[in-house]
Amino acid sequence: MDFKSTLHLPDAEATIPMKANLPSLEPAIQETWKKGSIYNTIQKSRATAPVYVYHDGPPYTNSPIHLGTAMNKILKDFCVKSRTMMGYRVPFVPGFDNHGLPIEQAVMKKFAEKKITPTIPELRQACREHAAHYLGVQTEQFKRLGVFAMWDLPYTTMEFKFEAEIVRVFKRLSEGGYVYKGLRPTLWSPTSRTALADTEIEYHDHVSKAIYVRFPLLDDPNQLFEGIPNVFTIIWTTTPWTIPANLACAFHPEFNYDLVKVGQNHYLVLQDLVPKISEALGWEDIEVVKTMEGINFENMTFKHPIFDRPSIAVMATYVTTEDGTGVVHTAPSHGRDDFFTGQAYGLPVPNTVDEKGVLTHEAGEFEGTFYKKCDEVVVDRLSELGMLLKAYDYSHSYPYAERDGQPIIYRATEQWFVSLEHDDLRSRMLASIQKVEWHPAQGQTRIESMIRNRPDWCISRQRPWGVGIPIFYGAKSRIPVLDAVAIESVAQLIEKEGSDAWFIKDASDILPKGYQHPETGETEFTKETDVLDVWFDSGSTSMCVLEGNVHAEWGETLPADLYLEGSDQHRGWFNSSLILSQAIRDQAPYKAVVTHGFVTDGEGRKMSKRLGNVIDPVVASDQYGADVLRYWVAGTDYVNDVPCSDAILKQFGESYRNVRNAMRFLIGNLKGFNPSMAPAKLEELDEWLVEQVDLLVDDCVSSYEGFDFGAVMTSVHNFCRQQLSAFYSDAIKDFMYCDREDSVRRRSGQQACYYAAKTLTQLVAPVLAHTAEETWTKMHETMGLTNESIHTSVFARPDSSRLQEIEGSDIQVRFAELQSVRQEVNGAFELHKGTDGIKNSQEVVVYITTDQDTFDVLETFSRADLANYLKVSWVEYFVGDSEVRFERSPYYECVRSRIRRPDVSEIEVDGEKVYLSQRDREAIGL
RNA sequence: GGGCUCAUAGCUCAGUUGGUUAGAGCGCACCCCUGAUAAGGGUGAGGUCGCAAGUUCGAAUCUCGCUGGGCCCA
Repeated sequence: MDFKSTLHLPDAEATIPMKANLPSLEPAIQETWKKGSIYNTIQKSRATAPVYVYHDGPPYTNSPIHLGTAMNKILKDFCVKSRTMMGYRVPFVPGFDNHGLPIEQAVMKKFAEKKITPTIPELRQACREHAAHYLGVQTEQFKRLGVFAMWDLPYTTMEFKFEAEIVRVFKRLSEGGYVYKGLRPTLWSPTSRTALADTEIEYHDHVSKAIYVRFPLLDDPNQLFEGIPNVFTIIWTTTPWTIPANLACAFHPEFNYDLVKVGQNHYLVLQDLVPKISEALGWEDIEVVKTMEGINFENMTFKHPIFDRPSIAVMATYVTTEDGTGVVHTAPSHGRDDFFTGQAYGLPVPNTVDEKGVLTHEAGEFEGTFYKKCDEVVVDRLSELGMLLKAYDYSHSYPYAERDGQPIIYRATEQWFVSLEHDDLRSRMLASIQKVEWHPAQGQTRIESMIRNRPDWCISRQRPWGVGIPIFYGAKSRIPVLDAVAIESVAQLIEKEGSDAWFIKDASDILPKGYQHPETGETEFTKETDVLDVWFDSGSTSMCVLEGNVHAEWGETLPADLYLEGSDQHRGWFNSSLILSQAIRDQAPYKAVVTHGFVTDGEGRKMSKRLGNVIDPVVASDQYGADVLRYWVAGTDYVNDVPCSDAILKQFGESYRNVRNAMRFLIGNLKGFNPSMAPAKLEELDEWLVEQVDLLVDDCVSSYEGFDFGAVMTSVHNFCRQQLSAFYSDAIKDFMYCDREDSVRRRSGQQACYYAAKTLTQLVAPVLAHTAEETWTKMHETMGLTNESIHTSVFARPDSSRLQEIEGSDIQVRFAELQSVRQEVNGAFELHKGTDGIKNSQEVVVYITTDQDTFDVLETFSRADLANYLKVSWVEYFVGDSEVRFERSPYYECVRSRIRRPDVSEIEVDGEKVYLSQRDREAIGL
């Protein structure tokens, strides 16, 4: 007789295939999601559920996504999917950031290759097309990763209605009185008379006129140098033409400064630099009169070396001990450091150089001189006044404009700012930060110090690709109009025709008929030509998207429950979003912020083309599967640097297979089962598993709540390996295969397998989105049922009374003890193996001598079950000094079930003598 | 140079308030199974917890310094 055919072996057809073949499986699953419009289906399934709003930070659409972008979006997807499975409705509107310099530069490069100089509208059109192209590319890439979102209606910052809403955010901001115009140093090309971006600069060797200049002490409020005559400090600079704009001398607060006596004069310079200065200035007999830390000089003033005005002592940490004198010439109009230091001390920003590089009337006697020429003039004048200590040619690297190869300068230009002091905005933000939940907690320290120390926000850019700043100027007065009516007229124009229209149309075509300047009554206007900083665009998204002003589908849902971005966004998006939301709505736009680190290679080094260590997320998905990539994201601690390499992905591929096969086995046992059947009274082994599963659910759902996806996957993986593969799945084989198909024992086992399979699939679904869908579908198919997407289902989290019931339940305690006995038996058998030709534990009877407690526990199991659990032929146990030993089993092996037990005996079947156990005879009706 | 931060087996991670021989999984080695089979099981090797000093009866855990990464700024 063919006994094997009477067994109920797992049916490969009834379960998922062992080999996932994710690269081809995933696109197929994604196709079914697309057909069933998964996003909408999920939203509908949660129509009445509480809402959890996750607001997407927009990636920049100038290239395909890289691994970091992928990780970011996958993490967001984990949040969205897991929160959805907790029963929330989690609307997710994906965003794209479209304006700004990188796209403009990419486009300009293409024009340059064709030797075309585009008009502004042509350039903007090309930028729009470029952004639209990558918007499409990125969308497809995100879909390939299995990310669910409202892909049919994303927010894009260049969409007309969105641009209009950005203008309205500006309107609300200016209505609140936060917007002002001021001067600020900008990288400037005097030859092409334009502002330049950092990326348009290249450095070349350059010979400058370097000078040492002395500044006489003017006021010494703390009388540090009382009674000492002829006190000066000395600065060193390579830009003599900026001396007319000097307003301060910067000292390092923590460094030591010496007051050195040279002849009749006393000079205050950095102690460490005294030797260098002495050499440069030819000092011989010097005497250190006094030494003190820079901090002491705060409030001291010196006299400007040319003009009759003070130059105040200020503190700055960028003062170095390398060059110069340790005292830094500070001209707020001509350097960023200088400007910020000046802001901190409330210094003005004199407009000493015009757009052609010629000094203005604010430069006094130097008015009308070109800046380069001015070097000489200033040197001569200083020399004449006896303030010049030395002048010489100095070769160093100096910024040049990429476009015309000419040297550039910093000059003060008019810019638009958002004031952080108006209405106590800064302190209101600091208060809001306290109320936000920051994951990890350090994020709070980081943003706090940035908000506390950042200067006013300069929101204007002298660029073509952006949303024009909606400001009109009186044609004659040049006085700007910060009037809601005027700005709204711009918003309405842009809503209809896009922000291009702002650049094309005349002011008179935009403003309402007969509009008068609120301050001057003028009726003729010109327009601002600057655009908004792109951080203004993205900083506006909380309002543009979550107030639902652009598309009602996006809903009124401020503040968002969650923002999740890389830690660089403390300075970027978290910052700009907070400023605008606090100023306009007087609240932070987010309740919780999760930040993640950056992807590195396997060695912890940044990925770069140069190092050849770049992993492309789409290539990796097509090679290993998006689920493996997603497993990697979950399995790595995203708070710190996130290492990735082929070896690492392979490793997660292994873990993936472990989980997959564990689930595969469970489902393979479900044939003939249906969850609507009357529930069987579970056998204790099955009850044990169900309780273990419930503990796992609780553990994993709390981990999901805490954004700890690594803990979820570690728990699930360990569960699959230890509880399932190593124990439960092995233990049920005997009766699942050999008992009668419709036996109570099998039914109990199936019920447990179903529960475990269903639950595991759900737990894993936010991470292994495709595999879970595959498993879910297959499982229902095997049971002859139809199903909704797993992503509409809800975690079955046990309540606290159920958890209490499980903790310390009789079954859990007994099985825990069993596990430790199992470990001892396994260890002992490993040593016994080989003696007497024994290879396999099924060949032996184990004799366990143990203490009374363990004995009592063992006694609660049947011998047959114990033998099954311990993978041996039979078990004998005694009380006494701990010992485990083995003897060859005296029992016959059942030809059908391969067990060797006392009840196996000879029987004649079809004229053939075979050994069969009692159970097996019953199972096949003998 | 400044702010924030990280460093535990080859790899990915756990290690509660400082307290017995530092844990898990993957990988690796050897063995078993061949009725989960391009699967499954068992056992084992592998760490001076980045380095150095200090506090303490006792430190992977606390302090300081150093080295090397990462983000932001300069």
